[in-house]
Amino acid sequence: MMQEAGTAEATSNGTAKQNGVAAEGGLRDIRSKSATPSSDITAANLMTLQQQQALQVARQLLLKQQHQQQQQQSGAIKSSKSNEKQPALQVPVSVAMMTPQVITPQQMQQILQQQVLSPQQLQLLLQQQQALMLQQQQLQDFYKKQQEQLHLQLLQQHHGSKQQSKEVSTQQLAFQQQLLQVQQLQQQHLLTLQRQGLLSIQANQNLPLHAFTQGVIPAELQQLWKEVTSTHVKEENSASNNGHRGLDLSSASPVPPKSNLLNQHAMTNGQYSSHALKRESSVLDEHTHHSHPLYAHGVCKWPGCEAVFEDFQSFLKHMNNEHALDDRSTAQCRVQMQVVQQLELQLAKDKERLQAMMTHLHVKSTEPKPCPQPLNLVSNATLSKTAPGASPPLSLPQTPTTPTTPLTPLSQTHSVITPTSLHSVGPIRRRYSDKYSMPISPDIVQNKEFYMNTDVRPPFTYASLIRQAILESPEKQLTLNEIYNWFTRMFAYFRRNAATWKNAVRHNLSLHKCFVRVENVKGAVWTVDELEFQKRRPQKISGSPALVKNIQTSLGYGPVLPASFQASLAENSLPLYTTASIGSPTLNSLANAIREEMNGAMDHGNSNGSDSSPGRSPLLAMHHISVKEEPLDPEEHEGPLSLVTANHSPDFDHHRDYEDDHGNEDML
DNA sequence: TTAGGTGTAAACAAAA
DNA sequence: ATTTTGTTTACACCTA
Repeated sequence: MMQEAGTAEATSNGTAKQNGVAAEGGLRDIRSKSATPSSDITAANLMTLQQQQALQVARQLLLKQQHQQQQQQSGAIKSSKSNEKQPALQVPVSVAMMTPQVITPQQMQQILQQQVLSPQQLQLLLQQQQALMLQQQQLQDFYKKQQEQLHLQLLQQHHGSKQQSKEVSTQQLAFQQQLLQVQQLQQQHLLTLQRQGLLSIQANQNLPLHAFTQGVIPAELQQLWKEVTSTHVKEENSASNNGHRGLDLSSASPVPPKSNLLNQHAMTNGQYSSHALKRESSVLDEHTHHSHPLYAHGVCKWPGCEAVFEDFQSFLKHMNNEHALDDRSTAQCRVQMQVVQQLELQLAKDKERLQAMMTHLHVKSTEPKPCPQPLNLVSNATLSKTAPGASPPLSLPQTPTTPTTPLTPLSQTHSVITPTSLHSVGPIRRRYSDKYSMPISPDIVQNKEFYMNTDVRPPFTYASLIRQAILESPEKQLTLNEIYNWFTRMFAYFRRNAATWKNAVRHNLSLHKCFVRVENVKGAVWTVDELEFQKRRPQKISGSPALVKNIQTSLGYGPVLPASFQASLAENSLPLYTTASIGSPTLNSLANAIREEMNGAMDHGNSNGSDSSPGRSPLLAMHHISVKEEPLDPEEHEGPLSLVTANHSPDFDHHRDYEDDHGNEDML
């Protein structure tokens, strides 16, 4: 069966390395270029260029960070590993240049393996960048059109009234103004990213725009803007429905309903982005407190007004005088609203497009079922033997334990940082010492697609994976072969070196008491003894004290979230966000989660068994289904019950559609 | 430093 | 006879 290839591979590898670590490195194949140089440069598409820039930026960041990490930990790194990394280092940039719009799984993997960013984080980052780029592009296109129009008009009526040409040019300038605004927005966005430590590069993508906006004389602009808006308002007023609320910018409906679709289709991305928005807005709010959104660098940011002020007071005065509540201001606000709506629409569209792209590239992206039904969780949690700390229904998987640890740089694991959601899994499967208690954290759920399509080693222990596989099955029991199939189906990584990991699986099954072999009618099947599983030595946040410290600081919005924190956050926050669609995830809840995480991490005292921790591993909050009639496995029954937990981790359910390998499987 | 968890490799045996 | 399934042992790493 599909073992041959794997065996051979393993063998060859085995000779080359002497220990697991090295072996793993060897497994990774760095397929660097699958680049399709033929990135279609459609006519006048600056977008491509901009996207390239965005991608490049992201990659540069990755490379940079990776480099730093390498330096920092070079001592701990095995030479073999670091050597392997070389190729990876060189690839990204060149590839980026070639296929800016298409991120192949391989590229993705490479990037991920550099562990700076998690799949989602990367996606999000790119997505955001792209969205911004698109915004720019859109405006630029618009601007071009205006220019063309202007030329046409000028040609047609070169002796027309001054009035007309002036109007045209004013429009043009107005757009320039808008470009400026978008640019600012973009800068803000970049700033935000930078704050989060996600982007350490210069926001030079903006440069092109500057060219456009340069040379506009503020005073003139202001004047022109006024005229333009006055004319615009007339036309747009009719189209604008909520005109009467002109002053209420917030009324601008953020995203068309369509976005729901988008979210459903791509829960992950959608969610993240919404978080992103949230986060950004919060940042904005922050600013608002300190200064004023319309006041930056001593300049009035009111559309068309670039008045300069020495101090905030005079600015305020100016606001009251020049931009008071009058027809003109109202009209300008409306225009601005239109602009915003337009951009949002475009953004939504592009998000959708991006999602489609991602979906396409990932072959089968299952639409994640939007929301985990809390119901199951609740009931499960209560029943669960882990009951004590049973997790609150909504916070599914909070696993206090740290599953992810980002620290290990090298390993192939990826990490995730979603800028927006902060969630990141930066894990690295450092020796997988991660989570015990938590089987497969939400991380896997969130990154399911990623793991399924990318040859990256999942940051989970074999035991956790095996458990997950078993628990996912309808009967909560699987034959060895079914477990194998689950592995290959769920993780691209396990589609190779079968001999190695299969051996490991068997080894784990035999070794851990938590896996109970049960003789079935059809043969033997394996079940999970949850109690035993939970008994394993609890582990808190893994990582140095320094990490913990970092976590604390990051709570205060430190510049950069330490990986470990992000990792743990991922565990906690993800679930929260996941449920967002149902409930309302709030920053508070996130904060709480963080706090919990920290508490858990800091006081080892209460760690008693993995269960005491508050958020245990409810994800899989197990609900223990009554054991099937006959006691499975009479012998070693220490526990009261050989529980077959039936956690229905909803998230994991959709895998059923993967029939890829022999399907004799449980087909749930 | 030690103990335990984990991954990998490998030897063996029993069952299919 | 070969393959699959299980069990064990050994060893290297890592973390608490």
